[in-house]
Amino acid sequence: MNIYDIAQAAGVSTATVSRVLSGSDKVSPQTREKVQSIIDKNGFVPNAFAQGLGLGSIKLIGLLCTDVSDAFFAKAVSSIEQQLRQYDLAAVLCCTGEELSGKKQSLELLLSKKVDAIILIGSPMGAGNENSHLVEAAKQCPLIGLNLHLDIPGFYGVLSDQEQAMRENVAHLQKAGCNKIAYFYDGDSPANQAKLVGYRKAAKDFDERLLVQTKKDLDAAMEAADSLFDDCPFDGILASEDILAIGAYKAMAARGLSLPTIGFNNSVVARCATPSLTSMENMLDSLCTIAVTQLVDVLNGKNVPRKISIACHLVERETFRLT
Amino acid sequence: MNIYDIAQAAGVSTATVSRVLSGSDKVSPQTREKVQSIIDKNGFVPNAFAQGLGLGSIKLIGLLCTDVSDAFFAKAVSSIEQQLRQYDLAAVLCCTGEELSGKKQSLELLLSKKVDAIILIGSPMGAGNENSHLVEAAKQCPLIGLNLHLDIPGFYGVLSDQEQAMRENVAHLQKAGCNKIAYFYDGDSPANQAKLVGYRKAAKDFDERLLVQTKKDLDAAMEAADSLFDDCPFDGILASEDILAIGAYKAMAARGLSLPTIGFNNSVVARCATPSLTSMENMLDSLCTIAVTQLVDVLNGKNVPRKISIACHLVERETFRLT
DNA sequence: GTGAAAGCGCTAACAT
DNA sequence: ATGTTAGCGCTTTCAC
Repeated sequence: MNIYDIAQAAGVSTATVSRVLSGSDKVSPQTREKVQSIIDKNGFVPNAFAQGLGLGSIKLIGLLCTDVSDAFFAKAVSSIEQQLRQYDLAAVLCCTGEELSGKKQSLELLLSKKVDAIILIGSPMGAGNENSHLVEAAKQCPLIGLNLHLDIPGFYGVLSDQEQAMRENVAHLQKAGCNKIAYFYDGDSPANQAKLVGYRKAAKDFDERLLVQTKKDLDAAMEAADSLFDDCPFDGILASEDILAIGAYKAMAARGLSLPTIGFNNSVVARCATPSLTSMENMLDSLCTIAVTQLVDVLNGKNVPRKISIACHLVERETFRLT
Repeated sequence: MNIYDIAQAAGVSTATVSRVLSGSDKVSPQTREKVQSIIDKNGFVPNAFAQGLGLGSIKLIGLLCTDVSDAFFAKAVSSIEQQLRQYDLAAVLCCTGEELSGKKQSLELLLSKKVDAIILIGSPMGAGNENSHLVEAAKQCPLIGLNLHLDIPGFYGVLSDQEQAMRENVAHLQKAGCNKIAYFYDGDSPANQAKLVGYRKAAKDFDERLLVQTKKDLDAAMEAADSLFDDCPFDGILASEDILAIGAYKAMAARGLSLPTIGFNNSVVARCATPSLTSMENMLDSLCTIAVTQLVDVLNGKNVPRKISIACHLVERETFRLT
């Protein structure tokens, strides 16, 4: 069943069928109705490949993230996919892993499928110095960074202001009397670097041992907190990720301590933890909405800002109260 | 840059370039090398649309789930996507929501993109009686159900045996002396129905009030547990989902009670909870691996079983120990 | 082993 | 308002 069959059955040319399909107004109502009825009756759906071949677009957007099983990225993917649908765009998802080779391979895959644009979800997608593959990709289609910005032509970043957020976290804990605030983080992605800068700027004088890097894993965080405390006791807990904060808190709770603790991302686990975790809301939903809007605007050739930054805010729960 | 350019630069015909591209053995080593070098030098990637037009396939697999921001589905998507990559297949993801209209729309979208097959992730994708859209879809491409099976031609199901798993949960709690086991569940998807059947079969005589349906949400579970306990006190907790078990446990903990509790799915939150939650492992990874294997076999025209079922097993943590 | 050419299904410029 | 037709880029028979 193709456009020729429909044309023949309706006694018109393929051009007319194509016009009906695309909703062109240069078709008489009678003709339109007749053609449409035949299309409907046969359940005809135009072949996307053929359309793509001619138009150079198949209305597919690539989504790249290191790992969708991570709650933060999963929420982002979910939100973005929903937004895209409103513009009649579908999402091709690739989970790249942390390795550069995986990232390159996924990028190739998306490019070979001729996606109309690619959204890089999460700062880890831009980690490392070797970004030449992104420079090349950006020449072929627009790149949108979610919580990531790179200074590359064709790259558009939408981020939450994590440096500022972490400065606030430190200030909050300090106001509560903490002056030895442990900070647990899980990697050196651009976002984590920004958070670290925030900590450093706000904490001013502090023992470097208070900064500890660990795997993004509950047990790892518990162990890290435990050994840190032996080495260099602390009186407050911050983290780049909720799960690290929970781990550290748990380790201290096991020692009978209940330290002021603030997580980051305000993910589901923050509410599940006992006591529930105060956490910095990263405004993921807004980020996603704006990212898709940007994308659509770029695709439509509008002139859009290269970088958009939005503010986070604290969600108070049991592990720390402002007042 | 297309196949003609390459052919011209290499002084051969497009047919030869095509053969090199597809790794045909009917090309002399010298010619192959020459063509390949030009392909590499120019970073030429064949146009997927044109390939698709001719071959009728663009090596795209549709992934359908109600919501990737759900941890269970997110893990599944992540795992499947990774598996698919090994077969050089890409994943188009659509989150449908719970509504039938959303499911139909997403299905249409995938079909219009000419995906080679569709994986329905999670039992909710088959909820409800109206499955005519799936019957139609199955005529166009193979449908694989993950934790879902429907008796439709062209449908292949891969599931964990949740009825049996829930029977075991009940038996465990009974052995620990519980005889009024509350069961919290969050909907009537086929999977939840199977679990409920498992509970009923194993619990035999029990107060119907012990079965309570609630939203898949921590607070909702807490409230549900609280009011149930007032109405009909219980001495053990089971649930269709970890988060419900955690909510119920929390509510009881607030009353100073520490009831034997077993969750379901063995998700991240089970470990984050305090005390950590004993939970039934749903074998998601195996499910995904097998599903993709099935898919590839079907695509290759092999004769595969219509339904595969695998056993779950308990992961013991603090809220309940077997011995 | 290699080339010529038809064909995959659709769109859009051009003609009527 | 409608029809004709030339591509879009690749694969694949069929000759040689």
